[in-house]
Amino acid sequence: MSEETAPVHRFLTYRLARVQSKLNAQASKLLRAKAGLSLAQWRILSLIGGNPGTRATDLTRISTMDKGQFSRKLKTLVDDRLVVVSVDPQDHRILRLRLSDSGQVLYDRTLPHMRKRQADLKALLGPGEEEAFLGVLDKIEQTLERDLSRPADASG
Amino acid sequence: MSEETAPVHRFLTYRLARVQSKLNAQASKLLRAKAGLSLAQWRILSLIGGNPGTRATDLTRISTMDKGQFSRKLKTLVDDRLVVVSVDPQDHRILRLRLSDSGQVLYDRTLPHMRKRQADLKALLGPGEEEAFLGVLDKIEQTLERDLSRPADASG
DNA sequence: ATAATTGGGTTGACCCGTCAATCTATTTAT
DNA sequence: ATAAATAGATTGACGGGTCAACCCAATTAT
Repeated sequence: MSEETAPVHRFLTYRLARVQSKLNAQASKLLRAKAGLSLAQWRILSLIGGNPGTRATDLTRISTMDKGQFSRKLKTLVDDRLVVVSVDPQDHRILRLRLSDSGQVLYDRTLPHMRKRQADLKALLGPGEEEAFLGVLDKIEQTLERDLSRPADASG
Repeated sequence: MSEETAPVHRFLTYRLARVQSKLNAQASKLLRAKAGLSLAQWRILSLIGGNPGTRATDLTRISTMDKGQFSRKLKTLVDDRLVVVSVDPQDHRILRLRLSDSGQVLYDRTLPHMRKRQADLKALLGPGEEEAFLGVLDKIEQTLERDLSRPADASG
């Protein structure tokens, strides 16, 4: 296995993907242990916890989470009695979302763990390193944002 | 939507996930347009292209790709006659993998596009920025590496 | 008033990623 | 020689993410 065997191997995107998947794994593990929730479930729970009474669409917008996935995972939370859904009396299309009592308890109990996890992550990085890192992410993201709305051509 | 609405929202991991998914989307789009391949298919094709005759296990090790996914996606490449599989005469468990002629053509034609994509990405970043970025990724990854083999407890 | 359009949500389909169970071929220990 | 352990690979199951089609309620245009 020489150095240049697989070109894909050293690619920046590839590295990103790996780190990301490990971060996911860590969060998933933590969430399952502490709250019995999946990552997506937690994300929705925390969105509702932080924005009680907000409608589904707005939450998906805030989180840039997919409508579909949101709908499906929300259902599991409702089935588990962690979230209460009510139809907006004015506009019957709109779902108003709130945590149930047990949902609130779970949220309050879990949030500190997740905050700590983030803090630990930040603590890893030296001063300025986080800024630089986020800056690069921003730069990439903005470029992609433009790029993705254009035809798939990166060739010369 | 105040500042502190959804705590999850500003988390570093979250930002990473978003960038990563956009990078994936871009690569997928490019690959579908240029080669009619999915991302995983391309990864395997390029692994084989760069390491002809190598057995499957080694390629999964190199790429840290999952055995399972590798096996499944490999099958699609074989079905499409892009990859040729032969059983090692010495050890009948081992699969020797090579590109077919058409696979080689596709590989040779697609690789430059993917390299250019990487180059474009790198070009985005200022001097040193890439190093710093990868450095942070490394730091995070190594920490996670240790963490993931330990019990799920981030609490104090 | 009615048709067309838009907005909110749901469902289906597909891809990626990980883990666990299984099957078979080989190797090792007895 | 045979049993147990191990290695290569396949398959199943689940979670996550994205896209597209669809359904229903509300709005807008005619």
